[in-house]
Amino acid sequence: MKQRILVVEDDSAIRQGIVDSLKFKGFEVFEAKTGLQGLEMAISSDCNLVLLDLILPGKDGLEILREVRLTRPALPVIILTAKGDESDRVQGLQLGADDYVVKPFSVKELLARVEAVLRRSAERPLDVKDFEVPGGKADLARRELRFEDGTRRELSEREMELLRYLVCNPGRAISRDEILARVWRIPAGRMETRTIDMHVVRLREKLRDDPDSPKVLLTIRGKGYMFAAT
Amino acid sequence: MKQRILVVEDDSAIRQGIVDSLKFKGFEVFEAKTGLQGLEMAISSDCNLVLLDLILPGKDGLEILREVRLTRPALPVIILTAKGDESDRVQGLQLGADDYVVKPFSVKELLARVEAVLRRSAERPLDVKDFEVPGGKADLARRELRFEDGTRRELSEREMELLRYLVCNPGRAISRDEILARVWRIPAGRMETRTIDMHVVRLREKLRDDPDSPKVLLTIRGKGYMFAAT
DNA sequence: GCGTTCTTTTACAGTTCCGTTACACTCCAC
DNA sequence: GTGGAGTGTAACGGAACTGTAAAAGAACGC
Repeated sequence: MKQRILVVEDDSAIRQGIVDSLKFKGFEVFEAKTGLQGLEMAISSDCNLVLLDLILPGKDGLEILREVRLTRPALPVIILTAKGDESDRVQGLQLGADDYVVKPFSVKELLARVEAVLRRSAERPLDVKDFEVPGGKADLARRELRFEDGTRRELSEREMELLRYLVCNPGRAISRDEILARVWRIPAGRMETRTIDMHVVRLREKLRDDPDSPKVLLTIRGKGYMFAAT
Repeated sequence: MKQRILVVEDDSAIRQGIVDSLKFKGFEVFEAKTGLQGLEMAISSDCNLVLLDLILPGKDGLEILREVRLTRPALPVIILTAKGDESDRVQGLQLGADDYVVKPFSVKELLARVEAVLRRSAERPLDVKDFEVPGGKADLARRELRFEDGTRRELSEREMELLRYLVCNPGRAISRDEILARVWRIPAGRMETRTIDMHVVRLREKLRDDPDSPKVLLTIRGKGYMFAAT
């Protein structure tokens, strides 16, 4: 099966060069010219790797990276930087970039790094950080909640993703539209059904959150759901 | 879904240039020639972003910005300034402008800033500050009042907006017409019903304000309502 | 295939919001 | 005190929103 790579780069000459060489190597390639576009494609297309220019019009590449990590924490990312930007590079790696390539780079070097990162990521299916929930913590790898009293509850994939997204945005009401876009990854979707609500019901139950007056996953009427900060 | 942008600029040549390039980029565009008109449109139209010239006939751009913030605290605003006006720029940012562009500017630069600001505001739909009320404070995100004794009372969206508007104008009697225009956002509305009064009743109750001799939300007979200055 | 588990849809009940109406009451000028 | 304008508030009802059971559909492993 073809690996899918997303290239986010505003300079069309450079982008074209990268795209061509990747296609020549047998990858399926998506292109984005802006940070905004790149972010959306990284979330909605199921690419396996992102090549991300840090200097982009509109939105900074590091910001893109940060946001992509919210929805796809394990998506491999290689950042492209100009020679000088050492601090950006460091920041990028801290944000979970898997590697970086300094411009100008040779096609050969780029391809080598791409393949190296893909190989590595294949062996490491998930290195996502676990996170805390009130009274316990969430274990991403096992997909379960572990409470301090030792009890455990399994979560389904979707439940885990929804919970993680809410927990990563504490204190902010998340609209159903945003949840659809970022967790379900269906971009413009109209909300007709109660799918999200059902997942919240189940999450509350597993989190032992009283549905009649929830303390963890709050309902903000007319706005959406919110993970209660602290 | 199209983003809606309001352009407030008196110079028709400049305004037309901006409007055209925004439309070309697929935005829906509203225009205002004067500050007053701009203020009304910013409040009553549901635009997502305002481009605001600071030098306007009639009413100063900074004044407009201040008033817009009362009703729509999170509405993204980019201010347009002439080269020299550094102090205006600083003041604008202090008033909560999201970015500024110095005239003369290139279309490309303007568009880049517009997209950056829209993007930022989409992910951070609310960074509005909570505010104090006697005996406690108002938590915007949770939409509740938290009193110093630890008790909480939930507010509806409208109640919160009304309270915020009154609190932001302490010591000034606000007429029902102004409340309708700025909180209900219905421009011309005649007052036929007791809707506003009912909301005040409910607010007083939640604020624990004695309706027989209110200390927090005062009735100014013949004028309107007033939040008692500290 | 077949059962199991997860996810989505449907349907409906319950809740909340909020504008309206009706009426009592207050204030004030006369 | 009288009358009228202004205000307080109980009560109602429609609309919008949310919670949840149950059924239907998908995905997966065996």
